[in-house]
Amino acid sequence: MLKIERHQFITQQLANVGVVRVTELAEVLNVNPGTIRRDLIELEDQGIARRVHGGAMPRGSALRPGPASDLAGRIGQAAAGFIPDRSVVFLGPGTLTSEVVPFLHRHEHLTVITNALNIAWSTAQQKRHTLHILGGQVHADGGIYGDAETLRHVRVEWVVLEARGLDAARGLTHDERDPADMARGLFNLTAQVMVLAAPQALEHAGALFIAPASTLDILVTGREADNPPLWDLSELGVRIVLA
Amino acid sequence: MLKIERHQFITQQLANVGVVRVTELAEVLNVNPGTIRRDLIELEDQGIARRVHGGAMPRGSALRPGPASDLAGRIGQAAAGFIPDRSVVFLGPGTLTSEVVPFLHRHEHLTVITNALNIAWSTAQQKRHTLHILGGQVHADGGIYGDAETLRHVRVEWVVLEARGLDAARGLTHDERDPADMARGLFNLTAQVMVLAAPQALEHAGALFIAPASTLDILVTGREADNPPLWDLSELGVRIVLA
DNA sequence: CTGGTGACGTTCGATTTTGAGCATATCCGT
DNA sequence: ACGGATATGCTCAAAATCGAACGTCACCAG
Repeated sequence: MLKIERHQFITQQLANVGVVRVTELAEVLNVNPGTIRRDLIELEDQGIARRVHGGAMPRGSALRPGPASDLAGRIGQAAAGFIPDRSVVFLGPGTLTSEVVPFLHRHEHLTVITNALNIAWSTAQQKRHTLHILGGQVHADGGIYGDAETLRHVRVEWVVLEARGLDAARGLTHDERDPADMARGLFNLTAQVMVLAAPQALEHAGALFIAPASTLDILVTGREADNPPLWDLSELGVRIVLA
Repeated sequence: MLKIERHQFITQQLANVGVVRVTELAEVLNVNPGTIRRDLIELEDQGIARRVHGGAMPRGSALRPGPASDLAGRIGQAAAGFIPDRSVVFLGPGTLTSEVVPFLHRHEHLTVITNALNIAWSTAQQKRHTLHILGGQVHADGGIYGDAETLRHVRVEWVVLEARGLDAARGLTHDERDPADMARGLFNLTAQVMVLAAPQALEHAGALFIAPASTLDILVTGREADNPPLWDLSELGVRIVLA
């Protein structure tokens, strides 16, 4: 019984039955329960399964198109891979940054700082990491914008932001004032900056300048965005990651 | 039967039927009643269910009158009745203060300020009021505790807090440091103070002093708590509301 | 008001599951 | 065949889950 076969079988069971048990799988597939556990860990890392005590469930079952076409999930997973255990990370607002949180589930002892209400909520649900939240007014998109002073006491190792507009010439830009101000303040922290960008963000330039592209350390985007604008960014020293 | 399966079943029952009973669930799911109780405790922590004697009800069922045993809902509803339209209100952390939120759904143009993550989340879901959140570290109970400075710019008309300990002689008290400090700071704002108290809070005195009982404007508690300690509070000028 | 019935919280122990480490087995390119 | 990498099985301590027992408390009928 090849590992791939087991993975296919388990994936199918998850899709059809909705829940799998370690003991049952071990018996049906005739392998050691430890092997099934290792399988489930891999499937969880692939975003297919969600492990629970005694077995596993499908992840986001019918909510998402599927792992292969789930751009946001892929970007989130890739971004989470750069976050070391026991580090301090800032997560800004955005749909892509929100997708990072589920993949922080196996990290050890992170300290998460955020100014996004939904990210704070989902991180708190995990009950796994230390969580800080910045104060201010909660905007309709869940972003929290308040006193810029609060950033002065913050020391993080990674800043993860979502790009609205990004190109080599005009740098990182945004269309709205509060997020732009907040992002600008974050660049003053001596931290590594990782930017998550949907492909269309690479073809857009916002009205408000945040930082030159050369100050980014890592750019994570989808593999469908492999085109000339990206190569220019790469020449500026930005590490490009195609998820 | 995996725990997650039971939780799904119970959640579904709550959504469809509206009420679940411990004995019935134990029989249907074929597990010990103690197991069901533990499940309901978890679901209550997740904000899905509200435990009542004999079973549980769905959370946030504001419009329904609810059974007489729904102490938390009654207190929350009574408290919401004192909040005027177009006012600025601060909600502190706690299970009772959380119950106020569903009953703010019909108020007009409130500005809600909170240092509780779950309250911020449920208020944001309503997309109805202006919402501010205080920054700081998020504790396990959802309370956010940070720099006391942040309160200096805050001007509210009503402060709604939950009592851990309260009696006429020893005043409002708490057992933990951060919530006590926060509450003390809130009393410095020139606002009306409303305290929500479970009956057992009136028979408990915490180690940390917050404020004398005479500084409270309104005390909301359950009608099952109509006894001498309450009368003493009334003589200090506190308006007693039995929900 | 009062007693009885059932539910509750707590505690304990038994059982199951888990994670980690280690030894063995299998696969694969040379 | 050989050597390295990967996969698998196994053991064991720790953690999670579950059931049962017991004293206390809430609810309800009279």
